[in-house]
Amino acid sequence: MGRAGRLPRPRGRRAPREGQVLLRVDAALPVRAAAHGARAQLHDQRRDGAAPAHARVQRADADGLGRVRAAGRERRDEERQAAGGVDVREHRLHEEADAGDGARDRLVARDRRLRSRVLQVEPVAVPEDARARRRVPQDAGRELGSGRPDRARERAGHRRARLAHRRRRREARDPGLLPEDHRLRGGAARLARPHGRLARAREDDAGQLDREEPGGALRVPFSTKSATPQRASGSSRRRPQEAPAWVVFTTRADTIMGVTFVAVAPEHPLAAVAAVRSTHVHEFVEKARHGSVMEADVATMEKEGVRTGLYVTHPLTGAQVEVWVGNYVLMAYGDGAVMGVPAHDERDFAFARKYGLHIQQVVAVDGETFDDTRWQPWYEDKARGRCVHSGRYDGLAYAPAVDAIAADLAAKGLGEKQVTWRLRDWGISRQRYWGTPIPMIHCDACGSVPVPERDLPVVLPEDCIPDGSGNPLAKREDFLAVDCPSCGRPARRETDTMDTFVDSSWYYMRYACPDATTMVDARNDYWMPMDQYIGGIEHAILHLLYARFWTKVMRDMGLVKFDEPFTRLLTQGMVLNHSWFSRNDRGGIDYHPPTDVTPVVGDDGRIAGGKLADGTSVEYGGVSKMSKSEKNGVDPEDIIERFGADTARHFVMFASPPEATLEWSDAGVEGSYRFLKRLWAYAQGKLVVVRGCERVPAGTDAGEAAKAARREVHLALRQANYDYERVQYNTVVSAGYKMLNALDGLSVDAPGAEPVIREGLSILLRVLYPVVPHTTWALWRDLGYADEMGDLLDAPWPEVDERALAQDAIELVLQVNGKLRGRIVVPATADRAAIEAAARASDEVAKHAGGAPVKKVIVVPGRLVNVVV
RNA sequence: GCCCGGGUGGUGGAACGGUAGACACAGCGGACUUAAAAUCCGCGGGCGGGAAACCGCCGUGCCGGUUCGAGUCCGGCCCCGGGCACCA
Repeated sequence: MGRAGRLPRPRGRRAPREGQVLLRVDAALPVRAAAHGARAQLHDQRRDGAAPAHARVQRADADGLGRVRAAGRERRDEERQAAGGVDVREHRLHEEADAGDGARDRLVARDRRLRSRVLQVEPVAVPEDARARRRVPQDAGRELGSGRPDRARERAGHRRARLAHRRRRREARDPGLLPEDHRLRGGAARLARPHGRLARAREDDAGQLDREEPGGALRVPFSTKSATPQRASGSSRRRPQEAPAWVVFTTRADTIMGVTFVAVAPEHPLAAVAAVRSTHVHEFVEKARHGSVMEADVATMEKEGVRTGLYVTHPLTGAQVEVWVGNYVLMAYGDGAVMGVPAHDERDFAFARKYGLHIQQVVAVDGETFDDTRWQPWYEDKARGRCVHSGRYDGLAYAPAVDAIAADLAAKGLGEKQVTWRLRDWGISRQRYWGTPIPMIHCDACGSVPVPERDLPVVLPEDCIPDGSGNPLAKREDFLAVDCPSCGRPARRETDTMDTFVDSSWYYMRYACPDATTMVDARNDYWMPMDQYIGGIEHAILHLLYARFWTKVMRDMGLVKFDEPFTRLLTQGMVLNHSWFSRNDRGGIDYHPPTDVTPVVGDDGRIAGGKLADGTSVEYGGVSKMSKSEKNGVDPEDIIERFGADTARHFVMFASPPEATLEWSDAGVEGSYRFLKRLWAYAQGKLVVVRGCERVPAGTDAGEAAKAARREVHLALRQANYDYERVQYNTVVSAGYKMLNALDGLSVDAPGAEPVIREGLSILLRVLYPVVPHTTWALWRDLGYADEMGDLLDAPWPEVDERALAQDAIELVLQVNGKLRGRIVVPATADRAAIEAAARASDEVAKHAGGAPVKKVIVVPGRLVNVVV
């Protein structure tokens, strides 16, 4: 953007002007994938020690944001006080933490606090009506699927999920052993998703949870009778004197009377106890331990289990219940133990059938017949089910049954209904070469030694060329060789680097203080939190998650004073493109790049098929995500090369709203290019007019034509303002079209036209500046506006002139019984009574009322009048 | 299974409960040109009537409701897309 494709750097502590907001714009990379942008920027930062671009874009609800932040602070303070001043380590995140549920509403989830031993979380401070007023103008670089098509992106996401999963499994198996590997220790984020269950009452934070999930679930203690487990590891955490309660987790407490077994995870302490006593159990646990942990495998794995020979006591019936180890029970979820209710849980059912365990029906649905040889979906129906064979709970529906059972358990001192949270952690993956260096030095004598703080940061060499044969850093003696900070003897640096998510978790903070001598300084507290976050789905999940955690760590380290890095979220849509294919001899499908195909339009105006250059017909596959396999990716570089960055930006912003998917269209790109040419030609044609025009206010001595054109311009400006605020850039662009159309239709020779053109063009350029910065910036300068109002970057945002909108006579829509029947023109000054009279007197009313008496007349000022007969 | 998002002309999409289809793209007709490209002007939801201006009816996935008035609000469905998931 702007000169030489680069924006000025942020200027110290300068405050945004009233009604302005700061936001980030990729300078040299107008429409590249955000991931690329981030990386490139980081690169920049390293290379020249300065931050790349910030840009101001005008128009934002600064007051609104202020309110939001203040509200967030207040809430936090209140909670702190409510916690009784206890110094809990609070890392607050909100539900967004979970990568699972859709992306859109992550930042507006509320009243949900997630927690773990590490994290205390809260809803991010977003106002109730955030969705309605969620938008702030800013750069909307949409993700284009070129360099990293969606499939690849998807795979990357899955890979990370797998890594995290794998780590979770490993950690669960062996919590004491965290080898020196490539992840953060101690600070490893464990984030949570809320899930109803009856929580373990932890002494230090009991009572902090302030909300229960409706119909929430239970943790039900089953006490051990026949076994007195001891920790195989020798930990003294559990005292064997009293029979310990082993807790199971359920959201179906209403089926508690149907428990016929208890299943624990292979990593569960009870399993460990049983493994000591039985080689059979030992073998099973070992096998489960070495089985695949790939999610896809786990999900389709055969449900297997083994008897432990241990029994626990049912908390309500006192019955002895057999304990099994099941490979389908996850140690990381709940307490690693579930109550087996085979009649009403599909997995338990399959398990019970396989091992011949008793299946006891305790829920019935009218008109359905239970059959313990065949699973039926209604067995799990919470909505219709009523308790049966459940003693005093018979006849109760789901919610009352859960409440009654929870109450009975509570009365026995066995627990109560609570909300707990599922944790999700961040396992970062190893990178070779281009990632955040791990500041460790390996010394033969001293082992692994941290790089002393005075020597930080470790800077990577920038001229490595990966040749595919491993980590290029490992071949760089200049990087590797270092003296051991501890003993001074020759040692070697760590060559693995961390995931680039580590960088992207805080690089934007550095932009606020690029020359700081510390990690960040006070300027960062001034600029942050970022007013608006825009990202694709992957960023909305992973980057957002990590960045938020990272921020809280920085806050606790005293590096920043804010809790949340981002105030608002916009998840931008994907880019789709047409796909074309043909069938080959072997019955397979070959895809063809859209650039090779000429579409054939059928009689109905729809695409019927396509032809290759050699005349071969190909089939149309519709629009789909850009992907490598379908060969329908588009490289923004090609577009930029052919048409320029402004055209690419214009198309991407105009073709659809930012959060919707975008259908790629070469014709649309060309249309964007045509518009820019038209804008350029029009403005260049007005150089003399604009520069030579008398400096009188627009509208002075304006004739009808000039007045009308000016009105159009100001109407469009009003629309653009509204649309910028709600981040609907496609209609902002549309407002630009309207302005140009209005101005273009106004003859220079019309009375009073010149000041209107001069003003109109200046408004148009400022409105379109964020969309097509290069073009507008150059025209602004050429037309001489810069001499008067300064550089386009610094020019004040145009204001709507209400006088320009005023009309002498206005046209109202005339309805009879809510149906459009005509129009009437009344003076702008006409009052309700006058309008009503005019309507009653109109021919249309006479015609359509058919002589019926008028019951009522509704007048909507400036819009319509509706006559009800 | 759970969670999000979405169904409006040939197409992308507009429309603070108030003229449905703004603004574009593609298309068609015309001007300019030897011709083409570029550019400019015009037309465009469906059905029926009319030579035409125009008139009538229908129309925002489906069914119902609220309202003077519903694409918009409410209730119940259908379909599509995406994400997550041995989540107990």
